[in-house]
Amino acid sequence: MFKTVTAKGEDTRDRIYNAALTLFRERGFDATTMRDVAAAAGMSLGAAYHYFPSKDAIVLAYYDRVSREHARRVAAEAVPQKSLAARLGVAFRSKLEILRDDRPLMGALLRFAGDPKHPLSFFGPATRQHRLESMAVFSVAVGDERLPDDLARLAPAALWALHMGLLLFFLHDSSAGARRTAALTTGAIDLVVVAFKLARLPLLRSLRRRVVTILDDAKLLPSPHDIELARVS
Amino acid sequence: MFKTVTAKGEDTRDRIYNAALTLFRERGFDATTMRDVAAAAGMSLGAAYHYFPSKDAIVLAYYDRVSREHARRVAAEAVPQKSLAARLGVAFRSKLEILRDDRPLMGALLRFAGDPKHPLSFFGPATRQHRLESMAVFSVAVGDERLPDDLARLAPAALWALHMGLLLFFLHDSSAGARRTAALTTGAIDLVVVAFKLARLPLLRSLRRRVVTILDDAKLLPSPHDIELARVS
DNA sequence: CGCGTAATCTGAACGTGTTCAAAATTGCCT
DNA sequence: AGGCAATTTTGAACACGTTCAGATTACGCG
Repeated sequence: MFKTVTAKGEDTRDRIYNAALTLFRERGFDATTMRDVAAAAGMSLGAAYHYFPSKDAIVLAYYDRVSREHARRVAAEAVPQKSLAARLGVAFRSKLEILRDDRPLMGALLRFAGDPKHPLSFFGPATRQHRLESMAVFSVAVGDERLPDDLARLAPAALWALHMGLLLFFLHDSSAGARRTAALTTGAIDLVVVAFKLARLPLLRSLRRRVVTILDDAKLLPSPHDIELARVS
Repeated sequence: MFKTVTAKGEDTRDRIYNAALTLFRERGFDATTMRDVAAAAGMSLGAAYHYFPSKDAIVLAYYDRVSREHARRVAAEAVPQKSLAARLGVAFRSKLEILRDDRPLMGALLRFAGDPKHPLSFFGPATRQHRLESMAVFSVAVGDERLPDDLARLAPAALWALHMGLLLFFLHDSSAGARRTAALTTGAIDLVVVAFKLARLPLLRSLRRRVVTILDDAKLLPSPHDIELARVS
């Protein structure tokens, strides 16, 4: 993504990243200055900026790793599960586990959510690929459930949105061990399974189609092709 | 809220607020410095900080006015409407109209959404009263629809959440005249009306109860008492 | 009117994220 | 090995949000 070409450069980049993550976890994101990071990585301030264009870009690099780890765990642990509930359980819970000790860091990323132009906005065009990849992960978790076309179309985006909501809740969850997030997750999975069952009823076909049409017009639904592409890369 | 006691102080506070809002709209929030604001208000930098503890606090003051205006319009225009759809239409659309030209400003407020401790976080404890008041507005919009208890309990929080989602979409909507937001809003209202109808079915009573229990355990639902209190103030 | 207290206002200073011109280093080609 | 270009690294500088000690002004009271 950035101009680290040599092996040495790659190594330096890692040193900065690791120093930064350690400090972020120890003191928090805001209390850690780029000068601290550079010093901990044993280099000057300017050098750090050669590898990361901004302080936030380090958090983005972190989130990239989180996403890859999430995809890996879902592929390894969710796919073998027989029931939809179990697969969704892995999909949601593994993400929470990965992020368990880094909630404040995630919160820092949310800063740009309100600025469509910002390259780090969770919802902006610049992060479209990230979103598609995340949706593709949930599509994997849905697996080969027999679903009506429209519902299959809806599922990845809906589960992605639900997972964003759960993350937001997790960020603000002050209960011991994030007990409340765990409970909410379990409840949400149950409801999703029920909702999928209900939505399958032919009686609700026209409603399903309306939902899909509305979300499609809003460009909130990726095409199956987009999801397919995001699955490999 | 802050220590403006004299009439003169109140006046100065307004001058700062107006200068700030004008500049925010002209140049954007980030491109406007507090030095600009102070200069435009005809005073020193430090004086501005006497009235607003931070740059963001000015945006919060703006959002306070937005909320009051929203409550006013819903009381005046939604309450007389005969149908639920019409009342919800006023509730959603008036908010969007009020914010029409200030989307970037709203985006700036979203910055703190990820930090539970921040006094300006949309979801933190510090803004609980704001949330309750906003939910109370939606409760007014629901009006005296005959709803099962659990559904009535759910409605304000659910509509508030939906409205937050619509705002987020609005922020990122680049279509001409925010056409897509308007369409999504119409679609969402239709779906809410249908959902309310369906949810009323006795067949779905146990599902309703499960939803309420889950959200209650997560402390996501305000008590009717909370809503009642927030309605007056 | 004069005094004292509280409110208002000033301007310099601090720490921060970020930029940049230039220096040092590295790796490659002959 | 030598030189050259790209990469890496430096450190100073900038602009910004915020803080604060103190100056100035307004206000109520004897």
